[in-house]
Amino acid sequence: MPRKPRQARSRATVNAIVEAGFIAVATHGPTGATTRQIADIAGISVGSLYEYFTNKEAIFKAMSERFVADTVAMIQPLVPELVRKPIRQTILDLLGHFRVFLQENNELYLKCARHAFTMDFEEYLDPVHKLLVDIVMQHLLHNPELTRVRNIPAMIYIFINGGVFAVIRHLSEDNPPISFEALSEGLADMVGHYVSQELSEPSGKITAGPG
Amino acid sequence: MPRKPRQARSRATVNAIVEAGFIAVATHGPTGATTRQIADIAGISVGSLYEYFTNKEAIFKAMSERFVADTVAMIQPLVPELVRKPIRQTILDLLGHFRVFLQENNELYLKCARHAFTMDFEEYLDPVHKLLVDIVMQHLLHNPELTRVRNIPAMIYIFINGGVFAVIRHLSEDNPPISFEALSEGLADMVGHYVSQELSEPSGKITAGPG
DNA sequence: TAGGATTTCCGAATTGAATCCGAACAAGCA
DNA sequence: TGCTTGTTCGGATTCAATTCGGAAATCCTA
Repeated sequence: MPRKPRQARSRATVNAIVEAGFIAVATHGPTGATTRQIADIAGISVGSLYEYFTNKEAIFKAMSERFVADTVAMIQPLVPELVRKPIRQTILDLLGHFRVFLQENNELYLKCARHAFTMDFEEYLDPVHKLLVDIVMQHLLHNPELTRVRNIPAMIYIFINGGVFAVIRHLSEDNPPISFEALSEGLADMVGHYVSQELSEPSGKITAGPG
Repeated sequence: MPRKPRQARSRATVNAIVEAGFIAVATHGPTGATTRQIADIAGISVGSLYEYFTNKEAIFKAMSERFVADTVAMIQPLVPELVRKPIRQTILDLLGHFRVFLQENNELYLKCARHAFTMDFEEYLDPVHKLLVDIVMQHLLHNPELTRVRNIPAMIYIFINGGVFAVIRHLSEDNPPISFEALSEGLADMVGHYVSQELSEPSGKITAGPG
């Protein structure tokens, strides 16, 4: 049974384990990363590792939470500025910052995010989802006419689950078939055009009914 | 060193191993699936498994190739019909068929696709990419005015890497925040609106230049 | 269709990583 | 300082991955 750290010393240990986890996974992938490696990098023994984590997966879980928290913390301060810009620019900025974030520390996070599914990152994406919803909501406040755009929740869903992973995959590719700029402008235009088109359509448009 | 099967018997064995792989991964995930399980499900012994596959990862690789080949084989016959329809409908149809495909056999493929990154499915997506490009090209032949749409390669990239994974994730969720219909219509509208908007813009539009 | 060559299959043995556990060490406190 | 609780350690155990030396099936040819 894993224990809760009480003293500063053990809290530092837990922290070191999570950070060592990122390094080990970035270097050897989630399968290749061994608990011994993680312990070595963290400068502790394997035994200590199991004091705080049930198993290797629990370390991955902590890493996921850390990653998501760091992502949110990275974006949060940008929000006030972002919500004032036109949609297209907001998205370009978001993607640009996300790229830098992923590539920091010799691509530490990027190399881990690549294996996101393995480590169930997705199950912890909720805070990111909430943040995006928040940004959209504030956008709506600044631009009330956008309220006419249909299907905003679906757009957010697609953007998070599709856009973000498209970016992660793109940055992980050795020879991507398109440039990062083409990708991010594609995403920005896709959303931007969607909104423009929605706004240019008669507001009472009815889509296929049930049945 | 893995051997090439020569007789029908061993070809059946290899096939059984790959299919057992899908079942094992669908049931226990790529980490939880053991070679013994796979061998048991395939009705052979562990030893035989290593006659044809260097290691567990090689089995995953074969599974990825099979999955991609099956996906292409599923879509291919639909192409002639798809390329005649309006874009929005083409996408809705594609996604609908893809959904059925993933959910067949008690969601066998869906449960595996969820772990796509772990098993490096992405590295084998090329045939799917080519197929989509083909569909788009044929669309262009039927609707020459679409040639004015910019950034088509980026759209395809986003659609494959974003759209497809958004769908896979959505179908894997217990309580998705939006319905599948909302998701697929969102994707269809996103592409459809993008195209409409592009066509409604003056053709010589210049985006930011280099530097 | 017997006998040897080739291919396929088998499962106990080996290897190495994940995890456990009881002893040793450090910190907090009286 | 003596006692209690928190923390660390690393050898021992367990279990999955992979190997290997034949046994069994199939093929081929006389």
